[in-house]
Amino acid sequence: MSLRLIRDAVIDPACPVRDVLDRIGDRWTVLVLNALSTGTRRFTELRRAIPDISQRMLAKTLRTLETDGLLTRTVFPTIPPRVDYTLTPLGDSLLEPLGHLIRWAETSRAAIHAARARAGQVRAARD
Amino acid sequence: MSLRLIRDAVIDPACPVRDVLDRIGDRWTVLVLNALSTGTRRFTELRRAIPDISQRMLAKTLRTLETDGLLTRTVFPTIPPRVDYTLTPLGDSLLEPLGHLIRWAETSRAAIHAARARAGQVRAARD
DNA sequence: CAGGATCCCTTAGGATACTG
DNA sequence: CAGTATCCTAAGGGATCCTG
Repeated sequence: MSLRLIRDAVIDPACPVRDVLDRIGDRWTVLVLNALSTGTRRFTELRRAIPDISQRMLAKTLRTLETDGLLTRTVFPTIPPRVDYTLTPLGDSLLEPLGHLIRWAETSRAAIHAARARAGQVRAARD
Repeated sequence: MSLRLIRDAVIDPACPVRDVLDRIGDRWTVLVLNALSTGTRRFTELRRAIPDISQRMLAKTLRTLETDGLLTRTVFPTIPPRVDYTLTPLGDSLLEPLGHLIRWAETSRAAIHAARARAGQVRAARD
């Protein structure tokens, strides 16, 4: 038993944690944070780094991250325009706990897939 | 800069991490895991522990967690029926990295809300 | 008690086209 | 280049009713 690490945090009626976790729970935020983990990137660089993101979702995700203060957006008034995205210290500080979670996912992947396969077997045998 | 903790993991085309993170990224999984962090619980106990979850979503979330091998479901063939849910060692092992993330959310909450308020100010001033 | 089945609405998100 | 606007579909998820 893991010492109820998260107990009181989540049950709270106002749920101070959920509005934060809801953000990183979407499909792209983690990937964008990751792509920015090595430093400043431009819009198109991010699109190349995350091949299957649509330009719409990339733009939306970046706006949200900017609004939440996790990255800064720097516009250069040149032609053609150029926009740089950089993690703030706050955004950067998220990479560490996120790394814990991702490493768990990597090491647990095999076990999870095995469990899914077992569940599939059971279902197949029953039907 | 946080040492590119998550880099290679996420960019992978087959994205071994996303199918795992997609699960915990939903609205209820984290809350259910938390409610089970202190030990075995029954269906109704979980509903009480997470007041605003619908029975449908609780059932669905529990099924998914069972399929993924994060918890076990034990049915007692009594009348009325009774079903116990317990985290597996795998499920329990998720509580630790999750705790890191939740503590980050708690400590960062003020900064994020301040950033959102600032963004709101900017928008209000512009319009 | 512990759900399954059904209905319905809202949101996430892709595709495409257009612009400063 | 870096987006915004529009349209559209699929999935998430609530409410309600039914049952072994």
